[in-house]
Amino acid sequence: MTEEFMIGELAKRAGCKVQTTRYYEQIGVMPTAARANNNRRMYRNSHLKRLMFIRHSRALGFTLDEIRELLALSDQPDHTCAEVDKIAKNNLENIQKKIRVLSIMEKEMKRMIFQCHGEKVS
Amino acid sequence: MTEEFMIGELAKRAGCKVQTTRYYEQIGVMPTAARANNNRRMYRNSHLKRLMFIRHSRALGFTLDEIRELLALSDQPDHTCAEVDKIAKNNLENIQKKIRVLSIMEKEMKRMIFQCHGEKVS
DNA sequence: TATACTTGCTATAGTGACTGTAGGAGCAAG
DNA sequence: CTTGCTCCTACAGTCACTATAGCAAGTATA
Repeated sequence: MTEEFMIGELAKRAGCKVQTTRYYEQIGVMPTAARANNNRRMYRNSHLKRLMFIRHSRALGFTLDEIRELLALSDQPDHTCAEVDKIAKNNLENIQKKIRVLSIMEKEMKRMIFQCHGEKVS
Repeated sequence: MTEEFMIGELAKRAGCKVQTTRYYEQIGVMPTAARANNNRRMYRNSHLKRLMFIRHSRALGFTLDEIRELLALSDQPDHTCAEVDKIAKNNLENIQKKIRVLSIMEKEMKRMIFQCHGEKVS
């Protein structure tokens, strides 16, 4: 019972636009979808997972090229360990830097909220 | 001794392109810079701080409109507390969501690096 | 001092990642 | 059988840059 669904449902579940999904297929970060008899694209859960990963990554400021690389890590097990290690370490650093900056912003927002309850804005 | 410098130096210190800086002035997220006699834009440290904040925020996936809002929080102390509170709380949630997703990616990268030393890729 | 190099200026075109619209087909409900 | 919804392709528009052209001003070298 591998559930199948159309592009509208896929986009809705991933929280993005139908056109965005088609665009991702066009540029190759999403696979070319299998078509039903009526020429409509059909998807399963694996596609949804991939699309959600792409959307999350985009929201975090990764470019589609960076995402392509991240996806390649899990897509092609025919990478050498050295390659995977290098890419993953690179990405790990990138990710940790983002977390550090966000943590600073988090603190700043908390300060603003706290200060505002104390009746000063500044 | 408020140090002044030109756009090239500003962009270099902020780690972005000269054109990007001019673009930010054009759309109003950076102030219209004071000009020297030779018509060249002059900047000081406050500009650098602002530009770096914009660049960091962009790298974390905030849109320029979101950044405009974040900057407004510190720019205009003539906000009501309720406004500041609402915007800050909204942003805090947004930021914390980003941190959560990045933490998951961080774990995944660490897993890959670890696994790779154990000689399997998958 | 003349020449070349670098950096600045404006204006405009091109790119990456979408987003919207036009024009048409398929299907389900009334 | 028509109204409404979702799908299709193709293409134009938007946001956030990024590159290029063409020119002026400042700096370094012959």
